Order: sequence, then C-alpha cells, then structure tokens
Amino acid sequence: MLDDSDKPKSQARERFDVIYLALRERICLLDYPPGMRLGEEELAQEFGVSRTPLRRVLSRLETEGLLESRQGVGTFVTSFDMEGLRATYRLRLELASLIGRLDPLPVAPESLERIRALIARLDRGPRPDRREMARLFLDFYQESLALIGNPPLREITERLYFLTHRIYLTLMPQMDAAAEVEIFRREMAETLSAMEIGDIEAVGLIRRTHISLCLRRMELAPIPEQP
Amino acid sequence: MLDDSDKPKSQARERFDVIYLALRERICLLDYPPGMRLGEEELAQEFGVSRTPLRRVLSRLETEGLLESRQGVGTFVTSFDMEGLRATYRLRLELASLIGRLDPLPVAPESLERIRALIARLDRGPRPDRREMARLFLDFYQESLALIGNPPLREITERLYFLTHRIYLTLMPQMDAAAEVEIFRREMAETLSAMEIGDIEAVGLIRRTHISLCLRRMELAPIPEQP
DNA sequence: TCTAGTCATGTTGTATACATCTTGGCGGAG
DNA sequence: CTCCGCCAAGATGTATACAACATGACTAGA
Repeated sequence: MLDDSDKPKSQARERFDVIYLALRERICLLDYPPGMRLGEEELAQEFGVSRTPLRRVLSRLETEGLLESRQGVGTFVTSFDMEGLRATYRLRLELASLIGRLDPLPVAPESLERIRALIARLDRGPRPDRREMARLFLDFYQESLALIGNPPLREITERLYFLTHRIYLTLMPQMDAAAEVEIFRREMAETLSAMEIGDIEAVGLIRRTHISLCLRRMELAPIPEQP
Repeated sequence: MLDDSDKPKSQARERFDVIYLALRERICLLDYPPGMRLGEEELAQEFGVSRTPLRRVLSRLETEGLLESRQGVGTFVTSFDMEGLRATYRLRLELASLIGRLDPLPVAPESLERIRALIARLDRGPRPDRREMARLFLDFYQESLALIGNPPLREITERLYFLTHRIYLTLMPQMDAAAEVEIFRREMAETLSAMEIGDIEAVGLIRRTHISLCLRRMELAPIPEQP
C-alpha cells in the first residue's frame, strides 16, 4: 500500500500521501482515539488545502475501516466490539504464517540495526508511556512488513495492523503495563534472532504466536468497548 | 465489503453503492476491458450526478487496483503483468483454504438451488460466449462468498476476485474454450457436492485447487499482457 | 524533408458556494 | 412539570467554475 517505489509521483498524489499517512499515524498512535470527531474544515486548514482533496483522504480511511462519516453529524474514528476484534485477529494470525511462505524478501542489514536500536530504546529509557510504546510498535512492524515480498499480502497485513492494533493500545491501561512491555521486548528479540539467520518463516511464526497471545490477553481485559 | 446488512443506509451511501457496484461489474465483465479510458463527465451524466460523487467512486476503485487515474490524461482500467498476476493468485490460493477454517457459515438451501440453476444454464444453452461465462463465474462466486463468516476475509477474497479474475477472462480466447467451460462446470458440480453435505472446508480446498490450475493454464497461454 | 518548439485542447485535480441532513435547544400546549 | 413539535446551527454531501497538467498537432526554421 502506498508503494514507496522510486518512480516520480504527481504533485497531487504526493499531497494525498502526506495527508493520508499523517492522519493514519495519528489514529494509530491514539492521538485521534476511537470515537473522536474530526472536523473536515479544521483539518483542511491545517494541511493548507480545501475540503475536496481532504475528503478524498477521509473517504479512503473510511473504506479501510478507520473512520466513519455520517451526514449531518460528523466524521468519527471507529472502534471495535470484541467480536469484530476476534475475527480480525484470527485472520491476522493466519496471514502471519504466510509471510515466510509467499515470496519472503532477504533481510537488509540496516533493518537489523534498526531493530537493535529499538530494543536499546526500550532498555535505556525509563518506563515508556503508551504513546512511546505505540511508536515503538509501529517502527518495529514497519521492519516486519519489509520482509513481505508478496505485494497484496503486504498491503493487507499493513492495513489490518492499522485497523486493530490501536484497540490493543486502548486496552493497555487496564492490563499489566510492565508485563506488556516485557512481552513486546521479547517479541522483538526473538524476531531479531530469526532475522539474523535469515529464517523468515520463523519470523512469521513468532508473530503469529504473539498475535494469538495478544488476543487472549485482550479477551481477559475487564472493560469491553462500545462500538 | 459493502455489507448488505438490513440497516437503513443514507441516501448518499445508497447512490454511492449503486454506482460503485455498476462500475465494478462492468470492469469484471470486461464491458470495460483493461486499458480502456473512462470519461468522468460522461459517467457522471449517465448516473445523473455531478463529477464530485462520481470521483469518489472512481477513487475507491483506484485504491482497489481496478482503475488508475493520471492527471491531464484520463482514468484507465488497469491490467496486470504475469508477475503481479502470479503473486495475487498465490495469495488467493492460500486464502481459499482459510474459508473453511475461519468461521464458516451454514449452507443456505436457496444457495444450493441457485448453483443447480447455474449448472443447468451451462448445460441447456448453446456454447456460452465470454460475457455469459463471466456472468456465470460472477454468480457462482457470489455463492462461495456467502459461506465466509469472517468479515475481513470475505472482503479481501471478494476484492482479489474482482481484481484478477477479469485477466483470466481476457486470456480465454487464446485457450481451449470448450475445455475451460468443462473445467468450470466440474468446479461447480464438485462445490455443490461439498455444500450438500455441509463440508465448507472441502469447498475451500476445491476452490484452492482450481485457482492453482487456472494460474498454471494462464502461464501457458501464449500472449503476455502489457501493463 | 526533418526537427524542434509552441500552443490549443481535453483531461483530471482543486476551490468554493450551496443543498441536505442530523441534532439539540427552545417554547408552548396539556 | 412533562412532552411534543418546531427551528436554528453546524456537519457532511453535491454541483460548478477554475487551475494544473499531458498530449498531439501545427508551424517555422535549418
């Protein structure tokens, strides 16, 4: 999705990508939490464009399930009930085991370095707050996506991550924060080991395991979400 | 995708769906073949709306990979090179085996009737032309989709079908027409048998097999497509 | 004749004004 | 006091005019 290929993009498409990526990141980092209303006019002013191109971005985010527009009311960040969350997680789980089977890409040395840096960021700093955790998750999964050589699989995996991982983040405060940090640290370390020996299949299986365990922990979390 | 749930849709969304489904079907049936240019003004007039809501539909079809807009040039129906086709088919193949594992839905009796009617349509009539075949494929796969209880999996499976099956149709004239018809007939009959005993897992595996064989036959077809 | 430059033409992209819809508050009748 | 209905305000959806852009034909020069 949003191929970062080197061919020149038109200026219009460039603008679209900037706004799209910015809004998607804000939703993913919970700067725009589920249920929040977004004002089209306000956003258009912020990015220095009219409502027309901005609405194009919002429309796409809506088809991806991140937003929901209701005429006369507003545009809102979506949430998930546990049933929808479970369905999506079960699919993500199956897709994870495919990344090693469908055209895996070779591991880039810089990718290993970046993951080591992420682990160091987690170890050195004090206890990270939720937003810092969200940022770390995002940066880490970017490296995972880089291993997927099958274009539609990469696009779908990315989309489902942005769709559901933010819900996990909203449930984090009701979970054992220190434990979650430690689990994430272990996932990064395990993934790094697998990548170092070039075993992409193992990377997929590690991720599959953690997606499954993550879903289980969410199901045990006390408060359900209202759609 | 485009949930046919019974809750009332706003008038705007209703219009969007009508136009979206109409254009997607035309692309899928090769009424709009790969490479064809679509005029926004012309389409807007046909559907009795202005360019604004029409462009919303075109924008979505573009993110789904069915269209490609270039400023100052036009909006074109996309094609695929063999590499992209192979990647997408390999993913479709893996997804097919999931439909029996992820929340399969019970078989509706009317669905069995409709499939029997499709087989009868193929047996009674004369040798069907390509467009009639495209219509039969579409109607048949609609019944397959109805078995997928996992919403994101159903949406993705549907989207990838509309994205690539039309390419198979463009290659059909260079293949053994009678053989292709017979293969399709057998797939429908096999699927019907599996559905009659409620074995959705088998439905998925049958489909997986035929997707794999279909890709192989396409790879052997003489003329490659230009992107 | 060939070639390079110019511009007219038609397309998609953008800005803006207006239409349509939902919601919440206000006010009067019971 | 309660409840029903109306209306005003603000949101998204739509229509239209204009800008930006790519293409091909045409022309002038070598």
